[in-house]
Amino acid sequence: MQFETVNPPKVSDAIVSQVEQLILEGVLKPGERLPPERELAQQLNVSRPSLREAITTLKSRGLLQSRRGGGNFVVDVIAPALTNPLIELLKNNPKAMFDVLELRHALEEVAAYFAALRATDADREILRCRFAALEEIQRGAREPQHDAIVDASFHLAIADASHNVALIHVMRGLFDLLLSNICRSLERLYTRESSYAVIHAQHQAILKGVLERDPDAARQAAHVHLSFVETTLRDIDEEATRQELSRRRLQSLPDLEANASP
Amino acid sequence: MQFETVNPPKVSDAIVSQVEQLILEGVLKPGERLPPERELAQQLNVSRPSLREAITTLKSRGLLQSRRGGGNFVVDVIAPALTNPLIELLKNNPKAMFDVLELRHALEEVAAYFAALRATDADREILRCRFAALEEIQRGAREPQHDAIVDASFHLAIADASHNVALIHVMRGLFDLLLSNICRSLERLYTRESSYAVIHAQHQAILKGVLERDPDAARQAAHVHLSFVETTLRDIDEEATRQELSRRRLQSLPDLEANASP
DNA sequence: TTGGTAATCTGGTCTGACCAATTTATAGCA
DNA sequence: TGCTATAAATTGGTCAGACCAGATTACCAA
Repeated sequence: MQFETVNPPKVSDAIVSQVEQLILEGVLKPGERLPPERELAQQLNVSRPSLREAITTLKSRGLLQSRRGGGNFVVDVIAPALTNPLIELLKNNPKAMFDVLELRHALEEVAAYFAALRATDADREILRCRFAALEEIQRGAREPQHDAIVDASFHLAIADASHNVALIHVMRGLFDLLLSNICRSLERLYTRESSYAVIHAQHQAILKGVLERDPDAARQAAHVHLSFVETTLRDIDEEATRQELSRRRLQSLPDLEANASP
Repeated sequence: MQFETVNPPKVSDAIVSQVEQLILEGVLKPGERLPPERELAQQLNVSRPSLREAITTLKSRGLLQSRRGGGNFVVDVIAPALTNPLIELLKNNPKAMFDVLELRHALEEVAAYFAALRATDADREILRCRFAALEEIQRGAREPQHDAIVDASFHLAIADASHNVALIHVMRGLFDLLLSNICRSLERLYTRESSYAVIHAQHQAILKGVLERDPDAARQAAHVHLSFVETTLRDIDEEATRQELSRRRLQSLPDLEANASP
């Protein structure tokens, strides 16, 4: 009896899917206003709090939008809502981004180390491929989205070559996180043309360490690589923060002037 | 027709980002239960409906999970890699045990390093507590199940003290794995009485490094600790394997006789 | 017609209450 | 003594009713 605490069927969930259905069927058209909450609650035969809970969920899914005193509206364009909430969360937290970098630091060092020790010939072939793809990128136009995947693939290949099941799984689990992390890193690093060549050289150093079966060199190369990325990003971040601050200072001036002159 | 629909600042939005922050900072840890709604609402100085609205949003973002009559829980989002079947797989695979050890090696070194750098006084107090619990164990009877929890708790506390969200989440996601890992390690290590004192001294060295804010010492101590555990376990493993082999040779089954090496 | 104001509508928030599921404590049983 | 079964406390889910502050609408006066 207690094994399956299956369905604590929640009222609001039912409402959510009901309204979703209405939107999908076109009964509720984009931009259209929903009936007032009190009225709609009565129509659906639920209490207003339950309806509001459903509306809250729909709002956070990007399907509805509320205007205080105005009403609830079906949103005009249905945004691609399939983003990892965690990634969204991390995007607004630069501190968390550096946390992920630190974690990568630890994981990739050890991955490089063991990859150098254990990589098979097949692993080495894959690594060369991925590295070639990286070189390809350097020549072509920069598209952070695509470049990030190539970059992440290279690092994942190293993890694979380490032949450590636990490490591989954790790295792959972090892949999404890694992707957005690298993507943003690249976007920022691109603002400094010089750094790209440096990074490429660092990638090459890691590859060299692995291919030559020199674990300590590989680990050291990984260490150098992520240290460079981290410090560079911190620089850029600080710089951006300073610029943001000065911009805010400027914006606040007109405000004061407006108050002074009638 | 306003381009800028201004900000009617909503109470629940503030709560949402506040709770997000708490999760990111590791104050609210994965799997942890939130305070009861009535209590939390009072702490945040808002009404329960507002808090509930915030919770609804967080739930639909996949950050929280509710159990009716149980409580609201922080969901384990960042470490999605270590899901169900994988754990079972790893538990029964001796080779994988060493893989996990290697991973711990990397994670705990960096955790110790940053813990030494960033631990607050509160963190240090917790660490002392956990270490005291470890000493308690040494005196009492050995119960691998319980001892493993205390041991794991000590290592997790170090991760917490590192104040690296990504690291904390991954370590906690690894907790189950860590538990069975440590549990089996302890069982085996106990077969060699002498090693326990050594391990305890190593734990103490890690603690010392963190408390004295010496990151390199802390990392080095973590390195020594896990290296010792690994080599010792490999010794024991080899020994056991040899014994196992000789036993099999003696009681070999008819089917396998053909395969058995002379 | 036009401008402004008041009535009203609507979402946002709050208080307080009850229900149902869970967890925990307790007492009773073997 | 140890374990199970029942009771009590805890906690999320739901509801009712009320008030507030923006937004809308209707209406009236110039």
